Amino acid sequence: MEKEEVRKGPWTEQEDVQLVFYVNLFGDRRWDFVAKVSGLNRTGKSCRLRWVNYLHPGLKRGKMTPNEERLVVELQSKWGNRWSRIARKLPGRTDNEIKNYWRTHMRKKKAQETKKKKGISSSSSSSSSSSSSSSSSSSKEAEERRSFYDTTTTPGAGGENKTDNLEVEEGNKVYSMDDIWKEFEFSEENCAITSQTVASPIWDYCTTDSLWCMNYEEETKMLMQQQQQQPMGDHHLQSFPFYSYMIG
DNA sequence: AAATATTGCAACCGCCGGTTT
DNA sequence: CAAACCGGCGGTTGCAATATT
Repeated sequence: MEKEEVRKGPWTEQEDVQLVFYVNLFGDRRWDFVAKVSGLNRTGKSCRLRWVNYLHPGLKRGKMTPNEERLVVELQSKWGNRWSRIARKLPGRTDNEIKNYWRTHMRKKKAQETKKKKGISSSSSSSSSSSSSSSSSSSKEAEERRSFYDTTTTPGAGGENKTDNLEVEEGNKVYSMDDIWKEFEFSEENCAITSQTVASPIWDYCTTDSLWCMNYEEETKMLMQQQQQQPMGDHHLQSFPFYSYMIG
């Protein structure tokens, strides 16, 4: 039997749910392990990236505050492009986000300067970032758009994964990712995402030698059974009692 | 209203350093 | 001790959404 090719590209809601589930089972350290065990056909790297930049419950959503923007500018001038280091000073913000912000920021700054050169007397001489801070145009819509697959306000145009239902159903109830995150109840103050790992009750167990010798699937099945007294068939979302597990 | 340009951002890639085998 | 592996980092890209012509 040959290996299926590893999945790439945008994550679907289903993959997200699956990843969240397994990270909460096994913790957010052993990405290769999580990738294999989850049945997601992704690399550990890809899983980590998705988690760190998007799924982590400690993430702040929405626009950077002027204060944060100021901090980014300040720290960048101080440390250069050490994005992850800078991110550590902005709880809830990821290095990727900051990096993206900076690029945008620079682009605007450049544009402004070219304008100036061309003689169009533009605003204050202050080189301070704040001038360009608010990305004024379209801020609201952009904000809404990127607010984490906000299922309640899914834009009609919302191209991309039309095929993927952004909500997950169990029985009559519909859960969005937001709901799921809420249910996890991570304590905010401990959620400095860059420095904190997600605790897993079975993490210690997972790292014992004996367990590593076991077949992933068997191991997972066993753990699942332990957790919820319910055998699980295979690695497909449909067969998981995800929600009962996550919600209580 | 359609065509084209710009922007914003999620995700990939390659490299590097630390850890494990 | 060296080779293999893995995770983290920063740079870059691709594409959908939005703005402009």
